[in-house]
Amino acid sequence: MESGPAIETTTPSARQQAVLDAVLGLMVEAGDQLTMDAVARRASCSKETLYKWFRDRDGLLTATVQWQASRVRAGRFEARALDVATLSESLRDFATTWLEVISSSASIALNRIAIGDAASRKSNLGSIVLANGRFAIGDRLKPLLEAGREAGLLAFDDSETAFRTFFGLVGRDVQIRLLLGDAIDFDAATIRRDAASAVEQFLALYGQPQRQQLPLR
Amino acid sequence: MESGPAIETTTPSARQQAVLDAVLGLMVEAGDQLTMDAVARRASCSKETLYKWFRDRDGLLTATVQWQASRVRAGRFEARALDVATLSESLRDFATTWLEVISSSASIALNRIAIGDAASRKSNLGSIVLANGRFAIGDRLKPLLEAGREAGLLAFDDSETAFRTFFGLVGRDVQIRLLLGDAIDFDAATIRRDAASAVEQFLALYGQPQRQQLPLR
DNA sequence: TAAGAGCCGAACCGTACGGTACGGTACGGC
DNA sequence: GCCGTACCGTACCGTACGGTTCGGCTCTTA
Repeated sequence: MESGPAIETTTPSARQQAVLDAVLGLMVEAGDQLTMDAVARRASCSKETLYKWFRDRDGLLTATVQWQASRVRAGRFEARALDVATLSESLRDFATTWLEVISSSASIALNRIAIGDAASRKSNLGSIVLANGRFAIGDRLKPLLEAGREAGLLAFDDSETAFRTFFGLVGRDVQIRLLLGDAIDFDAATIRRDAASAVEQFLALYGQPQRQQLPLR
Repeated sequence: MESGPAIETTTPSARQQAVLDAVLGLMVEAGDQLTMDAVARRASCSKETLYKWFRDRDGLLTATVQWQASRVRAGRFEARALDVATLSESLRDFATTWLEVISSSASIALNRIAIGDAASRKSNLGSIVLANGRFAIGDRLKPLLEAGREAGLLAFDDSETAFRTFFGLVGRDVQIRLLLGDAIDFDAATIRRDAASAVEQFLALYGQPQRQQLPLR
């Protein structure tokens, strides 16, 4: 279960995407009763079609996870002239996006399903979610961190460790609380504020003092 | 869903405790097939007894969660003379204990059940787990943080915020990865090392410089 | 317009599981 | 010795759900 590239598969047809969206909608609204009957009813298709297209329930869930993952891909980092302002700006973007993702009802529902699935070792939704979530963002963020180190803005030995610290500072207790059903009000303003302070803390830990630059804040 | 004191209930009889331990064992070994039949078989009791004692499946799960929580209570903080050494020592203890808990197979199984349960709004295992996990440790740690501030060792406005940072630095991506089935090898040495570096980072962020004390590290 | 593919809707099957009922046994009080 | 209580083991019931089958509709292609 190493990082690895996000799993790539044949993109589903438009009709199939509609079905997968129905699954997502159902997950969000009623995470339990996610039955094949309910999916068929909601997507206005027959169960036969579901089984033909996705083999079985597991295949449907897997396809749904990958479908959702495929649309979360956002804001890959572009290497460019890096100063401390653009670096922390980029970090803030990452943190904001990440918090928005993990607090979205789709992500919560998906992670719940995958975690429930990880209990029974039948399928591997868990690893798919991990690959497209935690590890995908790690793969996207680490180049930025290393560019920051290259530019003398950051100091760390291991980018993986640095990333995990960043992950912790940003996520804190949010994900576990949401997964367990705690109703945090997590509006856009809060997210932006939390992201900014996480980045500030991260830079306090890993930032390299800029000598010729002017004083503290 | 506020912090609140850990829920207290009548302690189960010895025989009932044996049943609850059977549930825990079953959760750990085969988190899925946690059926009433399996519990009865494993505990060598009849289903009728299970239903008499615990009302229904939810009651059994709830009792199990509380039973497990009741034995995790450990190392409450004792107010005493506080210098930077004893403070960071205590923080390391907290962090170590916490990492041990969340990486234990019992905790993983329990959280998986509670998360799966939080999806269907039928029961409130999620809030019970939260109250006895994340919030219980918060309630135990905050007095220590405030004592540290009192002693001039720490600087923060809101102990809740400070705690959440601590929580993130310690936990990082560990819990979500374990819940999703990632097989991290998380032995005692790793835990101790991770706990120590988390505390070091926390003190770097919230520690108050000690004037009369001698130099950097 | 005939043949066929693709799909919908509904009926159906087998099984697993939550919950109940009941017969049988051990034990403590009278 | 007899009764009540508590419990075990097992059979049983109802239902929910994954998966299959089938009749019929629509649309394409020739």
